[in-house]
Amino acid sequence: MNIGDVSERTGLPAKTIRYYEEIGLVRPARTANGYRAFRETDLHKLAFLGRARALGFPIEDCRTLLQLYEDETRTSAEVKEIAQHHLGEIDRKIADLQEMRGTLSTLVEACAGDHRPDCPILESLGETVEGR
Amino acid sequence: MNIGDVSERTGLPAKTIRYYEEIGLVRPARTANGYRAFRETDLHKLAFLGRARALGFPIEDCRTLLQLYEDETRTSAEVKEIAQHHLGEIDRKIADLQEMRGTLSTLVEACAGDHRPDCPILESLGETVEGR
DNA sequence: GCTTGACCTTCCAGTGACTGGAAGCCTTAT
DNA sequence: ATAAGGCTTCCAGTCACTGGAAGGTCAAGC
Repeated sequence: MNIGDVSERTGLPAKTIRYYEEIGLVRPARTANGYRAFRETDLHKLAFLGRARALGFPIEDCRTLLQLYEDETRTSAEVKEIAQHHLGEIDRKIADLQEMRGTLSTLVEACAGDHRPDCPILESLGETVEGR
Repeated sequence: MNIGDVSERTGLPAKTIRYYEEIGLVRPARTANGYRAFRETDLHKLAFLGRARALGFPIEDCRTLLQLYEDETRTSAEVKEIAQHHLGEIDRKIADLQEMRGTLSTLVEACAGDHRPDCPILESLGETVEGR
């Protein structure tokens, strides 16, 4: 199977698949003309990677997860730990964004959004801290 | 004022301040020995940038916001539009993360996390789509 | 047999917003 | 005189791709 078919079937851009090969996540065979020749196992791996990435796992986590997936002597504890750590990161990011959202939405609501220059958003950003 | 003092007073790393100069967000004077000489206005700008960045505005938005801040003929509508757009981005990111969080936390809860290899997380990632 | 178009290949550069580190100059205190 | 600490520039690396150029390959149609 050529890269175009794999791209279509996995939903990953061809560029991304080449990149994954470059960093050693997949090792497709090559045909005589130099084209990558993907087998079903490669396709399966790439689909796995696509789903792991869609859950936001960093590439190195994906690499580890893939190794664990293929390792029959793994323990689910190893997998769970990675996932829990990642869940923590997600929670941290959500909290950060919600904090930003809170501040920003208050400011946006307070801003008239008209032709005048007065703007609580800029006032807040330009605020001089009181006291020396 | 030298970069170290500015760093301390704005909370921005010196590296970041130099980077902001490089991309033209601030233009500190220089003393005879080549050191950056920051004035109060520079400090004020950098503090503004620090707060805008803390709200997650991309650098180019920060640049525009700073220009508007210094432009007496601005309208609050211009500012509000940038802020609203950014708020939309934040909401999108939160939604993405919450979606990931939902899937992932379900999987984590379903995973025993013990010494056995059976793992719903890996099973889900490796899932083969049914049908040909 | 030739052309056309759709594939495929590699390689290089750019993204965003820094961050780390090396090599070297300047200042201040001892 | 020297040592510590601060400052300078410049280059490379981060993360996970993405865009684009230049060129090879293949299948279909004439």
